[in-house]
Amino acid sequence: MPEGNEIHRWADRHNAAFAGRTLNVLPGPNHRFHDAHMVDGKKLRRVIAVGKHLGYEFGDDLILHVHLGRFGDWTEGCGKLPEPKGALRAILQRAGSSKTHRSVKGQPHNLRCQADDGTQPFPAEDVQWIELRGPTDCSVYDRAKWEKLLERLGPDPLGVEPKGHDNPQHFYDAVLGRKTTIAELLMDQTVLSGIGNIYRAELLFRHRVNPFTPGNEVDIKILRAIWKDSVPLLKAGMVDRRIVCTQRADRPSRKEPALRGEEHYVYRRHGKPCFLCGERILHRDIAGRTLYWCPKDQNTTAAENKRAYTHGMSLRAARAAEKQKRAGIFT
DNA sequence: GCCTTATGCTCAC
DNA sequence: TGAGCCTAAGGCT
Repeated sequence: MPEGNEIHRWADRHNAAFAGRTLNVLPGPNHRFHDAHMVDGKKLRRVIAVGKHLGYEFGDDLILHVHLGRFGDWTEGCGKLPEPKGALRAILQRAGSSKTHRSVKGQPHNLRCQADDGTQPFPAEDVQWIELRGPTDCSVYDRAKWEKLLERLGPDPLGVEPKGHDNPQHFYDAVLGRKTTIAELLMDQTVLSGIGNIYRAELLFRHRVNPFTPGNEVDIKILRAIWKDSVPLLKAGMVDRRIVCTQRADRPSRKEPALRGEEHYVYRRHGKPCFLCGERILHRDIAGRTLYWCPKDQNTTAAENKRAYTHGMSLRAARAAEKQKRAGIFT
């Protein structure tokens, strides 16, 4: 369930573990990874990350595209391969490593690359296999298809590869030229890539932006500030496998690292008081995703706040109520 | 054990 | 705009 920060972290680790090595690429038992044979036994040149997309380059026209979607995740290890399960989709393994694998004493074979306390259980260079579960896509692209995908993606705050994705100008132009709300534009991967629902909500709060502002009414200075802020924010990425967006001085505990419940200013904090002004955080569904905001700090209007779900209401109840309300308008 | 939710995205209508 | 796809964790009964 990653945003761009984690995708780039996986790319770094998988490069360290596998770039320049010959890999065995195995489909899972559910046989849904139809392209495995195309890259099995080939040497991996490098791993590329752009936005939320990963490309494992085995050749000019052999790029294994992986998109984790909302549920996908990697597990990695240096010991025995995990037991096959129905959900398993793909395994990339150093060729011959099944004969030479070593188990890590005292650690489960499927230990994640980063333990809950933030420590690295073993260096990326020692990783011998990675296992992919539940991705939206895991298929081999040729060069043309890969390039077409990259062309479609907006600039990436962590982007260096390929050329152009580190230039924010397209982000500014795309926002300023549209009437769509800034909240929706930040989630649009053709406008800006790598940003998901957490960073969307948190960036808007950090810059005190009304999420319902049409793109063409947003100050260019705000856009520049959001871009500038997003780079270190995504680089800081995850602490203990949590995305942390609050500054220490703003947290009730003033503690570092952030305590549970203090990682975000607004994301999933609906009904709770804003850390800065004490006003209750609001939420509502925007284009199928839940948006969170502080009505006071982000200066939303009474009409906009009125459309928020009732405090404490479950998402299901809120969506049902909204649907019923909409239906009522037309009857 | 069941229900709900979640850091995405595509496609059909 | 809504349905559909995919997995796992946490809260509830």
